[in-house]
Amino acid sequence: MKLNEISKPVLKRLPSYLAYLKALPEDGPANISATALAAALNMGEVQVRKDLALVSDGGRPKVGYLRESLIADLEQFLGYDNTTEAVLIGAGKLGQALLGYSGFDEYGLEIVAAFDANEEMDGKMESGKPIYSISRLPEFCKERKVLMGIITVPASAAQEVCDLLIANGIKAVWTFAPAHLDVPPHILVQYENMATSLAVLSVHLSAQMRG
Amino acid sequence: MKLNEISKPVLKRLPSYLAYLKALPEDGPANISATALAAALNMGEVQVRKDLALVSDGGRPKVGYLRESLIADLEQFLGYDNTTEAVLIGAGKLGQALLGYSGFDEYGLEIVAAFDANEEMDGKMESGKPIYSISRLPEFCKERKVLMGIITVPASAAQEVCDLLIANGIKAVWTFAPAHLDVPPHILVQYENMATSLAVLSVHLSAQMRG
DNA sequence: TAGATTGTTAATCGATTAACAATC
DNA sequence: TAGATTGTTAATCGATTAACAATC
Repeated sequence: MKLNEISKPVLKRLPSYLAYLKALPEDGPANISATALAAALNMGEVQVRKDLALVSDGGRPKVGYLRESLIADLEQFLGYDNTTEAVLIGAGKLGQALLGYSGFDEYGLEIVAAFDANEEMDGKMESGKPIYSISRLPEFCKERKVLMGIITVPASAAQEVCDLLIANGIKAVWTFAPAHLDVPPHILVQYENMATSLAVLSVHLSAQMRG
Repeated sequence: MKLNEISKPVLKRLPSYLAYLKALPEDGPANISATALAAALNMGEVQVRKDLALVSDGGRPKVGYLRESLIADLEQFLGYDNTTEAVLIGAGKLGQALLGYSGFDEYGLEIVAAFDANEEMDGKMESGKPIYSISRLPEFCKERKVLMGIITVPASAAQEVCDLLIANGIKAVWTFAPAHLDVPPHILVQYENMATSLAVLSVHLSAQMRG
């Protein structure tokens, strides 16, 4: 596998391969070919084969990949095999939904604490995770060397929160707020952009109404 | 503006222009140039200019666009000016968070009802929206001619729910379940894929640790 | 008029797809 | 061996960027 040479489009396809492989029955065939994977996911088979070649060298002509090894290779490549700790800012409905989502450990993500501007929430627990006042964030992040921040505050507060996170050592930001964030280089912002998805759906529907 | 000729990458950028324009102070300058927009959003100015030209013809040399008209053009293009009704399936934590999110009307989306497999939830209300048993979905969708379905059930149930939606007239599916969905042509599936975002962040962090 | 900004035409870049050689 | 499947090299396609002409 060749590190550093992976493009974003490829990277975004890898999780779907992984999800499909993991959903396969345990007692099914031990091997799976790129061809079969492509067919199942409605993708081009050359594309799948090329993607897999980037993360694994376990492919053998005529037999394909050993399912288990391919899963392991994908998980390792995606960093799902070691846990990343994250803090979440904004313990509103969406924030609480994310706190309560039990599936993140599968992706090597652990939300270790939530922070909120509302002082009254300080000390509360939600889904087993502590909620603190935002004023406690600097101390917490530095002490635990947290690298990822999840932003679930309203758009108007997002930039401010983002600045605070970066000032306290965060290197990667996952934001659910519909707002553009200005960050220094080497800090990655990933937008979970509902507006984007809705735009695609909305335009599709209008096109269908017309045509 | 030229309909039908718009590509997905362009489409996905439009909402961020709109969000930025709407966040601008009401009492600020009435005009804004593609150049200024590009600078604010850290984008190439030719790209922004080209994108805007696709949805509006209000650009004038030396002055740029009239902010209000550009907002209106973007909203119209994205279909945010007329409301799309949607049903939501899976009234768990995430489903309830979406039900309670008040920002969707800004995008022309209205979740009119939620459905859940748990019969005990039938008839309950959440954030002012009714929750029904899934068995009532066919009748509801056909009667109201609902075109969009939002899937917030576990991955294992997603395909089944998707099939049910399509059987009852849904043309666009927005899914939060980490599962690939098989659908007939002309049905659009938009994956709100947390795993995808996490993959990008996770690989960025590992790369940063190494380098 | 001069200069900023527009929209467009041409060049570059990157990703996908097709063709093919290698191999178990 | 024959055939399925792999990985790679070359061709195509589409999107971005650069250069430029138009215009207020």
